[in-house]
Amino acid sequence: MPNHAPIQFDIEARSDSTLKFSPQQQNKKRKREHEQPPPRVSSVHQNGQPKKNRQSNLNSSLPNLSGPNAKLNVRRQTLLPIRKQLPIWSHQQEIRQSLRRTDVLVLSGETGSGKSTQVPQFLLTEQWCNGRIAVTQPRRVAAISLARRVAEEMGTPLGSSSPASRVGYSVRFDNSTSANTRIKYLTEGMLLQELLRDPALKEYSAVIVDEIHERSVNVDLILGFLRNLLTTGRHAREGKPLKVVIMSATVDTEKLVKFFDEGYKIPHLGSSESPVQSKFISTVYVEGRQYPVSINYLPEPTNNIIEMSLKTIFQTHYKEPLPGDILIFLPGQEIIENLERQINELAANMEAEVPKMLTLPLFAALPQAAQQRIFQPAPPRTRKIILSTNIAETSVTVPGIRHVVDCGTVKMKYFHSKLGLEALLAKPISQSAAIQRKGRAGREAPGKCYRLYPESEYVKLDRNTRPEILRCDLSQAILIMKARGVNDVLNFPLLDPPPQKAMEKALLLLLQLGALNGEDGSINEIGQKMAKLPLTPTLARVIVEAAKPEMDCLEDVIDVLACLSVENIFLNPATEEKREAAEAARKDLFRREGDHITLLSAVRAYTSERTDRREWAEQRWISHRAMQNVMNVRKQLHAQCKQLGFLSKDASLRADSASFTALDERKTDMIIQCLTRGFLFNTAALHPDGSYRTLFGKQTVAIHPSSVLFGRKVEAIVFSEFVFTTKAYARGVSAVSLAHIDGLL
DNA sequence: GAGCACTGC
Repeated sequence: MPNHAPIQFDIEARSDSTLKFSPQQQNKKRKREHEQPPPRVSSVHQNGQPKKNRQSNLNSSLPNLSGPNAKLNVRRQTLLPIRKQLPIWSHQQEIRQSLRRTDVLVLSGETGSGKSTQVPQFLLTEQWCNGRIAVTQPRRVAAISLARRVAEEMGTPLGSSSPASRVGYSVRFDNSTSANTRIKYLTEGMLLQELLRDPALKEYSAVIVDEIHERSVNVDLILGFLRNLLTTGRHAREGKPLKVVIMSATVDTEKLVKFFDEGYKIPHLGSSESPVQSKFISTVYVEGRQYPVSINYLPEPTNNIIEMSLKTIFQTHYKEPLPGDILIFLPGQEIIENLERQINELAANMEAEVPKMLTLPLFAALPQAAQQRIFQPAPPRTRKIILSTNIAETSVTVPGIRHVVDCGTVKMKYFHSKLGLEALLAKPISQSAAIQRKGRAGREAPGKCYRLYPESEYVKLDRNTRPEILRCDLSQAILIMKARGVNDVLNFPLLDPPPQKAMEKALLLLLQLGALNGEDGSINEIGQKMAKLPLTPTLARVIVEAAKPEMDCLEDVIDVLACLSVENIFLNPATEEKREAAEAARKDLFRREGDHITLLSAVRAYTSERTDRREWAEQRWISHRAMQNVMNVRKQLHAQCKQLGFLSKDASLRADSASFTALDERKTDMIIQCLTRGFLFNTAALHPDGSYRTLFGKQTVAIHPSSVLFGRKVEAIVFSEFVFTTKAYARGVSAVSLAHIDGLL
């Protein structure tokens, strides 16, 4: 293994000063970062041996395996000693006994503790556990891979592959469970869907809510529903016990205990006891398995993140031995591509004896194949430099990382409920995000983290990232509650209740969409149907409108909405030259009616392409992955519209080869009419001065330069997105007549 | 004449 002595590196005479980070003392660090015990480095736990009866208990829960299943059994036996070494294993009795005593357990388990795979298996053999165990995950990949792992550990086939399977998963577009499934990994959204069918979750004996610190809107709603089910809604369970486990890496235990405790104490009598000692909720802490990571701060704040990143990367590369890749967290695609270019220029001039650098960008919009490159080991004498957005913070685990560079910012969507306008802004990260980023360096060996900001800035950061429910449009959350029997949404239990104004704004939108009864705000039949669709209320309302017999355009509307509910299908070429080429290739798809009809013609052209769809997409700078998503959503919406009675039972997805028919004016008119019904608040009229102003609110909006209507003057517009960047822009724009908008009022 | 972090049903 080569060991490189530190070499003074002069970055193109930008500055001859070597970067100086101030190292920090370990004990001080722990206090600042509210990490309780020191990270455990040892991987063997001496006292974690299971007791005899526990072991036999586990065995008796498994089917008698022989013949073709012998292989599964062998695998199970191989995995068992590995499981026993997990930090969580020595807490097995504590966890089991907690749930015999109380219905709720708050379990904080650090990264690598094994909680996501082991806890469900511990509960399976408890006496109260006759039904299934649900384990929720924020992401699809996590749900699927955890199910696969646990099936192996239990020596059972996975999901729907065999009726003997006892472990399965359920995510959108992919349900793999059998009648005998006992442990079911599912996304948070899927559990909410199940609540629609079965509000008391009667098939489950336990619900384990994992990764709760990510605080998606969905997980916040699930916590509220579970609290109600354990307390005021208990009778609906018909005597069946329900156990709830809340799990997370960095969890605010006290806040969660208080949240559930309040549910049990309604009417609240004012408790004098500390909420952490609730008689209704138990808590368990499990240490993780993480190597120590040292933290280095800049002595002064910087206003040049790119230059600081370059210096840190090259200094680390010259100083630190291989192996040990570098992961840099940056806010967005643009800065990633910029920094990538500069690293490559500098790396080309490195001395021959210095190891090579391999720069790899990583962000969600990157094609799948390019994303996969980060998992390949670096060639000999080469260090991987991964430039990533916060996708690497939670969603993707990059192997081989020993050095993390954290620029300290992230782009986040903010919703201004007063204007109904959203903005994507680069903001400082929270302390918990900084800790999470740092932890990425300590997965395989002790690591180092370089924060490109001073410690004085770190201590000023918010402790936790603001939960999504405080930052987003609440109309979908409220529709989810109402459709599951919660009429008094202002009193629904939420960990962080949004301001009442934001709730009222969302209720108003739902009323305007016609989803609620005007007198008492209860959900009506239209609202119930909207809630069944995997779309925002606005988009769902467009479907309902298109389902009216006189409209006769539902299938076309489905194609448009499928595009609006996935990422942008049109890619942005990086250079002017390529942009012109892309525009020329797409010209036959553009429609003067606007962006929505343009999307429809793109879907039609794509589905009628019979030879090579990928090539068709690439030639036009259209994202093939996005189009595949469009096809999935389209299929799902089609099936759901049949279930809702919007399409006849025998309607089939339009025959792909015959689908490219001319769009006549009457048809496009109908489609835009349906869109306008859903997006009534997103309409603007042309003023004599040439600007557009919204009909409700009189907000000035400009047509976004990416729109096919950019630079055109039409009487009025309807738009599906309203964003604030350099100014207020309407994106996804169609031309509409004022007379038509008046007709809807 | 702009520029899009990340999930999920």
